[in-house]
Amino acid sequence: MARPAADDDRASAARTERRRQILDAAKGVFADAGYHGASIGAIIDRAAIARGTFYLYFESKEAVFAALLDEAMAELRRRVVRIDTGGAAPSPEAQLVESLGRILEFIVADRPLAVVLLSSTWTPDAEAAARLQAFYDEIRSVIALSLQAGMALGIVRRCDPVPTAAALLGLVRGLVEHCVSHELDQPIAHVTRQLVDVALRGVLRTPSVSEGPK
Amino acid sequence: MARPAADDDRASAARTERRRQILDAAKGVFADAGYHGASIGAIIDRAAIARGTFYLYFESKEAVFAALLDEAMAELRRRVVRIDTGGAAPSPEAQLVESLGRILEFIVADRPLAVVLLSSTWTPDAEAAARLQAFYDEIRSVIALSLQAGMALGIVRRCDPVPTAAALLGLVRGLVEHCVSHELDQPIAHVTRQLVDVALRGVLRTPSVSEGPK
Amino acid sequence: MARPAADDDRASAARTERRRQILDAAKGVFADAGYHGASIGAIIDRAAIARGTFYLYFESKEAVFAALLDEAMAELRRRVVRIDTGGAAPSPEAQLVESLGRILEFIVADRPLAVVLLSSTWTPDAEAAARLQAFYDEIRSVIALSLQAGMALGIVRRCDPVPTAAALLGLVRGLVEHCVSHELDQPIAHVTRQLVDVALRGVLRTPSVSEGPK
Amino acid sequence: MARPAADDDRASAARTERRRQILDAAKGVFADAGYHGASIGAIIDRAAIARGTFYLYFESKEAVFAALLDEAMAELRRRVVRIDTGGAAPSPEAQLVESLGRILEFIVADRPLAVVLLSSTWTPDAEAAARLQAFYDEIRSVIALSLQAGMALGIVRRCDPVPTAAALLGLVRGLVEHCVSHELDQPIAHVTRQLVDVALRGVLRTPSVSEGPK
DNA sequence: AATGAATGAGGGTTCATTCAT
DNA sequence: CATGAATGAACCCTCATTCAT
Repeated sequence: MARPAADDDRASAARTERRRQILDAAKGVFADAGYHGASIGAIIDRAAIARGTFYLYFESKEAVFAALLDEAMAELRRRVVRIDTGGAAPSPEAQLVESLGRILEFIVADRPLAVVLLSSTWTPDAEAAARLQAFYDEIRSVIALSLQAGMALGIVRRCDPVPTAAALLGLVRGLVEHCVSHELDQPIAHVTRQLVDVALRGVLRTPSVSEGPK
Repeated sequence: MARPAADDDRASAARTERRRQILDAAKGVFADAGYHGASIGAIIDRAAIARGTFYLYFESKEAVFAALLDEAMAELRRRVVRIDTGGAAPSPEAQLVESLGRILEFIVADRPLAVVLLSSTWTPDAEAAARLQAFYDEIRSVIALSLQAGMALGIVRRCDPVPTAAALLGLVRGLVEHCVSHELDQPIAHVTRQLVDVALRGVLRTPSVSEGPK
Repeated sequence: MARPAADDDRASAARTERRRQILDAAKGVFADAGYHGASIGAIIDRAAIARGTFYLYFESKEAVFAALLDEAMAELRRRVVRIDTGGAAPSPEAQLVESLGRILEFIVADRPLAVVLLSSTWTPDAEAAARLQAFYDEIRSVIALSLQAGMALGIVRRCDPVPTAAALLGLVRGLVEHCVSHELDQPIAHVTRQLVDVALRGVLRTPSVSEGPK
Repeated sequence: MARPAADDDRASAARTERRRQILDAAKGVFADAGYHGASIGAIIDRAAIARGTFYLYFESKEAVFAALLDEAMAELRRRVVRIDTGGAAPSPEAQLVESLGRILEFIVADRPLAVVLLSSTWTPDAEAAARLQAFYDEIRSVIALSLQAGMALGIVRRCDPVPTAAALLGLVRGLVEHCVSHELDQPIAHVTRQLVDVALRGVLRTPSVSEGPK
């Protein structure tokens, strides 16, 4: 109240930092143990804070988890870019490769986060699960829209965009899982290349010509 | 001693049935709540049995979970068939479509089971996670080998089989997840078709010529 | 009712045998695990009978335990004999040595029983504990009376018979414990000799003469 | 950080006091019910604390029990003194009487503790039983060594020190049991006197001459 | 008489959350 | 703000006992 603004700022900065510290600790613990397996005890140990302090920054265990997801989704959204089909832009495929590369890099660089993102779709804490579901739905719908746009432009072959989008999302997640669980000996760029190749061209050598309407 | 064999059979049948009853209840609970979130209390409530009865049939919570996985994996293995490339066999693609169709059908028909299979890769319960990991590893390696065989036969284009296999597995799981979480309004056959199309041919319309130096 | 006596006898004999079988199993289990640690499960496993059968022969866990103690106490009572101070009898000391020898032999030969007898004074199952307490009280009082008789006869030095009896009983139990817990490498006779020596003469070399009234 | 040392002290003192409170409650419960029969529920009821609080102070049921034993053994060790045979010291017998008196006093003053010490040699809880066994073994071996020293000095008659030590320890325990289970109407000093008399001189009046061939 | 599946109370332990300091 | 002792509901599991066959 009677406090100068500078103090407020400093206090606020300290507060933000503390929050970070807790979020990071929580991320690690959730990655190691899953939502239910994670315990506040483990989180505060890792964050080296007192039990009560945790509750000064987060309302509950679920709240940290939600905050963690929100953060990750924000970052991912930042990295998902719509493909620019304007004439001057690089080829759509090149854009896709680059965009996916950025995303994979981000995820793979933060292993705990990747684990959280991969694991928790089905952890059922109403709130948290719904949040993650929504996130993935959002991504799926972006993909589906892109597919439709591509079809309209004649770049993408005719397909049912909804299940196809689901498949493509799974494809990415499959690769993330691969990168995260096996010590990644190959450069991300290589993996991304494989990913895009499958997504765009599939695995067949001779593109079958009989694509006729089913 | 003085008991006729028929009694033994009947008793054994009853036992098997009880086991089923518990397994089904457990499957539902695991699907609803995840491994950690699942409680024996919930399982026995759903199975309408007493606490102790549960432990007559399973040693522990982990044991039911393992049994559940084993069952599912056995069933899945039964449905995964290697593609027959012999001359008289149906076209490899047709076989693939059919095999995948069988698998998806099985999984989608048993929503709780699907949830369990999708959710628990990352649950850190040593035994259980390892089991499921091993199962998926097995599948990935089957896929990778198939890809290599396909390359040798000139059917499959050149690619790095390991990450590609990971991507393809993810693709399937992505579709399963889609089918399971959204009320499935399309016939399985349609979804399978989309899946195989993406896997084999990707989403591009005109097979791009610029397959650039790898 | 309409059954001939011979059948009854045969049945009864079988019944007694079954009872024995259970008692023996129970003795072993109680010795291994203590009263509370012993489980009906362990007993019926050892006796190789069905769960329900146990309850056909004993009302409860406590009941077997009580039966076990009763048996042991009966046998011990049989072996405790009053020292005969009649002229024609062997020297009292010789009688004592022999009597104690008999008792130690019996106990040490049945290790589980010894363990039960040694352990359970303080296991508090009202009934059982009281029973054992009463048993030991009985022994103590036999000893105390013997001491008084000995004092009257001038054989035993003046002492307070009650605590002295308690001490002597402890002395015997101490040796039993020793024999039971350490693999007994010495003949019972030797141990008995040591026991009687201490009890009768103590450990001092020169019997102090200053025994004067305290 | 901003907390004065006095606070730490106060907190630590409070902690110690709570611990005491739990230990005392536990001691009572163990005495009443034995190790297996004791329940955490009973302990926390008696200590008037919440379930979780117990586990803030002790890792497990076994841990409280161990702490209890350690405490008792430490106190007992403190009261057991080696007999000083130096010229200026009081007579060995007087020292023995005094030392034993101190021990009995301590034990008898804390009935629950006595019960715990007496009861649990045979409770099969690995850790706890082993601990107590080791404690008694230690005492037995001190006694045995004392006997040997006494023999060397010509104070103690020839005997086998190991079983004799076991007998003497039993003798003390027998008396402790007596004091604890019967309302002690006699002064400790009297009882101690009886104990030492038996131990040193046995119960015979005329030191028998017929120490027959061993 | 014998069986063993079923029961459910109760045991030990964990952990999210609160609150006085 | 920060602390950590205290709480008690909830969890997994065991086991004495019953009862239909």
